[in-house]
Amino acid sequence: MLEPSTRTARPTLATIAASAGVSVATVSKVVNGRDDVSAQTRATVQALLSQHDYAPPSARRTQPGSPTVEFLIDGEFSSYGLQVIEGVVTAGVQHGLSIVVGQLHPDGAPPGSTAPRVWARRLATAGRAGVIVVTGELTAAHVTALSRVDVPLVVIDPLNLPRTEVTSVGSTNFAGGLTSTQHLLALGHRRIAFVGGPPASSCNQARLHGYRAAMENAGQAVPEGHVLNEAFNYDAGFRAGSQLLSLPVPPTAVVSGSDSIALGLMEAARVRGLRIPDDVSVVGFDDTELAQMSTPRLTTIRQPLREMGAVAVRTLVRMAAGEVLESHHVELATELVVRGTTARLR
Amino acid sequence: MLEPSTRTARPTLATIAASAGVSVATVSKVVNGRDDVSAQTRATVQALLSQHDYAPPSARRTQPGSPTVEFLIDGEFSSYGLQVIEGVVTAGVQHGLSIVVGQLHPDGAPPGSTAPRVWARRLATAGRAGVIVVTGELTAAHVTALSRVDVPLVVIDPLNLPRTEVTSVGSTNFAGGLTSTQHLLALGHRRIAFVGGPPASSCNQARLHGYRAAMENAGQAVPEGHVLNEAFNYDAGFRAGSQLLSLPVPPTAVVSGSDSIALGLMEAARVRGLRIPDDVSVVGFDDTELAQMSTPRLTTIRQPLREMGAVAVRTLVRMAAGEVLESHHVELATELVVRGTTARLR
DNA sequence: CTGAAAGCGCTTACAG
DNA sequence: CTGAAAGCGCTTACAG
Repeated sequence: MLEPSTRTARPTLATIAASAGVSVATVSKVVNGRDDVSAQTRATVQALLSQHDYAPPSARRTQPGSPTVEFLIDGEFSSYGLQVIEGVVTAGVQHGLSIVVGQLHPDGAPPGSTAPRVWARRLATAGRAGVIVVTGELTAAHVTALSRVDVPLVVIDPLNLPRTEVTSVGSTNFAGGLTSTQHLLALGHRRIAFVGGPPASSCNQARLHGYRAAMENAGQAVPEGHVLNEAFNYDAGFRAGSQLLSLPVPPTAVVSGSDSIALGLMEAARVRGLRIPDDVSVVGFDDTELAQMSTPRLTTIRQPLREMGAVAVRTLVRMAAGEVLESHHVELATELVVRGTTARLR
Repeated sequence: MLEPSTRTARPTLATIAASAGVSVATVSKVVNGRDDVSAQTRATVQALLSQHDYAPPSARRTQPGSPTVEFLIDGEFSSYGLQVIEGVVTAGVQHGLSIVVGQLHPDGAPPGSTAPRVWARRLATAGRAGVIVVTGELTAAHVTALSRVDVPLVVIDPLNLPRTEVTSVGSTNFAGGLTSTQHLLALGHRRIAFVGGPPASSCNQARLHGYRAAMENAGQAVPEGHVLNEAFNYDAGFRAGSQLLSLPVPPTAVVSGSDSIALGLMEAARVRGLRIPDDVSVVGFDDTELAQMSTPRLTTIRQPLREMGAVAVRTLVRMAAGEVLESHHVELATELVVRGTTARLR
């Protein structure tokens, strides 16, 4: 209280409106992420809001406990998501963040509550310091709605990359597809099939093209019907396996887009009386818990899932601090882990 | 405070003023603790304020967004924890709760920060509406510290049950051990081994005694060295399997305390050239994702993990609402799921 | 898209 | 003590 003159009063909407030369109503709209504001005006106002460090009354009471990041999974929880959560939670603790886990498209959600604007509003009023989405389908509307309420977003291995620029973390999928195929080629295999996930998924496409590149480099044509893409799960792997192994001349080895697919393939081989790796070699992708516990243990491409989660958290922290990122997309290295499901061609 | 779903509109000063028969200004004064109000009027208004559960705008966002429950896992995340999380998150959404995921004994935690009192204090100041602990080692000190700060606790399948009375959710472990053993007996097996988790774990003990009861009912003595208890994981299963299968007269079937143990057993059998289920039958416990994706698929005892998570959430909500529970422990039913790892004795 | 205007929940100086 | 009235910060339906 010695220098009351230096104590600048908390900025109000009116303060911002005056310096922006717009009405209070317009500033209010920007603060609330409504969309009836021109991009131009929005930008000006948003700049002034952060410059004056404006906080809406609801946010003024500094929230008790640590700031919170929302971690959203799409659909069923899987071993993949589990490892990412583990990385996110561990890194979160180190940064003093609490991690709230939620679902991107929850089952029993009331209709309308998943509309991008409502969704973004909910996250903003819940005071989330940031959002991490894993393997989700995110529309451009989601992304813009979130940026309007000024909540930073990092996406891990999105199923679709919305056209809007999004910060994302992935792994070297192309290199992974390449390496696993080269491993099989080095073991003498020539008839190598590829069973991947959703054809539209960008990480799946990169894996497929890695496979294609390896085959091409080896001067090896991809046989008819040896590339199947459906979904990243066990059942899809089982179906693909059944189909491939019924071919007149079946493949001797298969590159899979995920560990679950690989396990489905293995079961399809087993029910046909084929042995792994003696009759068919299989390589997975991910190196989840599943790969380390299968019989035999799965040769696979390790994605550093925990590290990807940790990088997502660190990136979010930097974004929230207003840092400029060097790149809006980062890929961590994949690595071949040789276990018991691949063998030399007999 | 766990009931954001309450339909009645949030009370305003006007609401209170109307029922008190005074002006809004007077109510405002009472709320703000000004002293120009008669004791009489103050008392009336104060009663109505608390009756209507009035919260001033500044306090409204004290807990930004929905109330939050902390979900704590002990040690590594596993498929088991994954399914429980899924149940907790789904039920949480339905009750308007956010679920924060954390670790009970985080790796890089500063020394002292895990001391029960510090731990409980942290949860209380973070404004957690409740805590759920899964398969953790919880001391009586943890439990009392938490109850002192008035944060309700529900425990799922604790590794140790602290002597203090704790609210817990489990499944019918004894029945599970009994049923899986009876299944093997019905298939003609007599030399049946049991491989469980930590000997001190109460759920493991119940499973073991279920096995013992089934053997006894069948008039079947448990052969020497056929009961091993170490840990609920793959490596322990692998070691136990190696040991059992090296016995002069090895068992023809094994009851396991978890799916991971069963998978370790299967790998131990495979490296010895034994086939499952032809040479050895194996039953798991849990029915996690692992069981559905193994080769062959695992016969196991299903624990309703999602439902257990949901019940934990509902119990917490009831405790927070001050309800008196019928019982401080609830067990949900287990169920035998027959798949491909058990076969008639040859 | 923009903002004037009405309105909401709250606070406070002040007349009675 | 009490409350009418002015005013503050914010939101929103609506006219332009």
